[in-house]
Amino acid sequence: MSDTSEKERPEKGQPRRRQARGERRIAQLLAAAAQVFCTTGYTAASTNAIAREAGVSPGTLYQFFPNKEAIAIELGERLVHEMREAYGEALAPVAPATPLEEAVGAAVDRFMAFNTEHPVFFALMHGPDMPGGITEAHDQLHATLVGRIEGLLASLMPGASPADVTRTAHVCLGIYKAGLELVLAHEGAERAAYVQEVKDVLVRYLGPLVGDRLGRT
Amino acid sequence: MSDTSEKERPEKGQPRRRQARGERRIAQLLAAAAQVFCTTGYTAASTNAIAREAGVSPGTLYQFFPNKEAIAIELGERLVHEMREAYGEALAPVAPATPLEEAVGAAVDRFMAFNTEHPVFFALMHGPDMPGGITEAHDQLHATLVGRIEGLLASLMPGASPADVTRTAHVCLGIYKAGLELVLAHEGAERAAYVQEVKDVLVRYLGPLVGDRLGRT
DNA sequence: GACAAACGCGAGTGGTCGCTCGCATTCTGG
DNA sequence: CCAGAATGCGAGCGACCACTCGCGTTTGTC
Repeated sequence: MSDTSEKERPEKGQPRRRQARGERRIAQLLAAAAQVFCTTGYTAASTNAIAREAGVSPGTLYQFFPNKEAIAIELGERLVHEMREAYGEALAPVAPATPLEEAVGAAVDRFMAFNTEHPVFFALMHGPDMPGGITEAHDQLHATLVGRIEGLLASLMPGASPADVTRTAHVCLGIYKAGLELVLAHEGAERAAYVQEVKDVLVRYLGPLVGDRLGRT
Repeated sequence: MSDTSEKERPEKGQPRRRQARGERRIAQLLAAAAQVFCTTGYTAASTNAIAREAGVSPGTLYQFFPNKEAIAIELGERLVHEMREAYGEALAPVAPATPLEEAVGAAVDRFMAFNTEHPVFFALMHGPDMPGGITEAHDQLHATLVGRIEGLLASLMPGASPADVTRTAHVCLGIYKAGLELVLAHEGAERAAYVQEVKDVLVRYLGPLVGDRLGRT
């Protein structure tokens, strides 16, 4: 019943005990993969290129990842884990008296900060060339985000049908993703201006829907 | 000096006289390529798969196209040609007294009709996995569209700086592309509802910018 | 009908890529 | 210090893919 004491995974056939060196190599390889995925996309990225970027041999790469897809999966999982922390704070606490502009502005700022800090995320989610496993994970995350937005909108749009709320949530996310693409394509002041545009689009889109509740006076 | 009489292209080394059969095969191959590109994307699409879809041999395909990229290029050029006709009418004539809602609604309807009729277009423009030549053509078209929208906005936003107009045009196009993705992902009534949402987003976004000029009373 | 050119085929070629294998090196527990 | 495991290597294997080549068939022209 009780294991020895160290980290063990009785569920998997091979627990694959790692040394500290191994964990370092994994982080190194994931960073290299992020770099390569960002510049060339997933399909065009070769495992040999990732290994070269990390400064190791192809064989070493396959010591830690069973195949190319697993690299992207693991990278995605770590990003989602990081994101859940940032987004839990970004979307969950919708104070009842918060003006719409503030709520949208804060959420957009948090999302934009995360995405500009981890451009791989956009590359992985946006590519239409992902194999099954990644698309699956992406859809799951997408559904989670839409659910969160639905939760916020439901309290703002009391008279709307569930289908309307869902549709509105999808539109909001679509607007954000389109804005993100524009934001990532610019730098400095221009980038900040585009961030403001995204906020404006969302506020003006949602303003009439939420009625007088949280809209502008 | 004088050529025989038939159609000849002195500019190119090989005029490559075509028979009617050849033109038919080209159309057939482009249709097959559109189908395959739509389902698998450009990079994942194999030339052998395109030839199989068209019911011909790989050798026959290469009788009419020098390489895989040329297929996408030619397909893109024909689509752009078709689009220019539809879009010339969709964007050019901005009647001075047209309400904003009508102008946006008409433009969105035309664009959506074209894109739902030719889903390949979205697949080719949206993929981040295209080789140089296609990206180049895409950027050119993108710039053309932005220029058109800028022209429309310039007359609606007299007080705005050129940079503001350009940014607004990019945002409009981004909104449209995001909406297109949502529209293509749904069918029937849901699709129509999303089309309406796109119009609403654009009208509410542009409304405050154009002032009292063409906005709602 | 005869000649040439366009068309059509499909096995084959060179190259790339994901991934493996055998072996050397480094770490860890006893 | 010494088995044994984890780590590291890089040449190489099999598969796939864009593309070619030689040869047979159809079509247009005189």
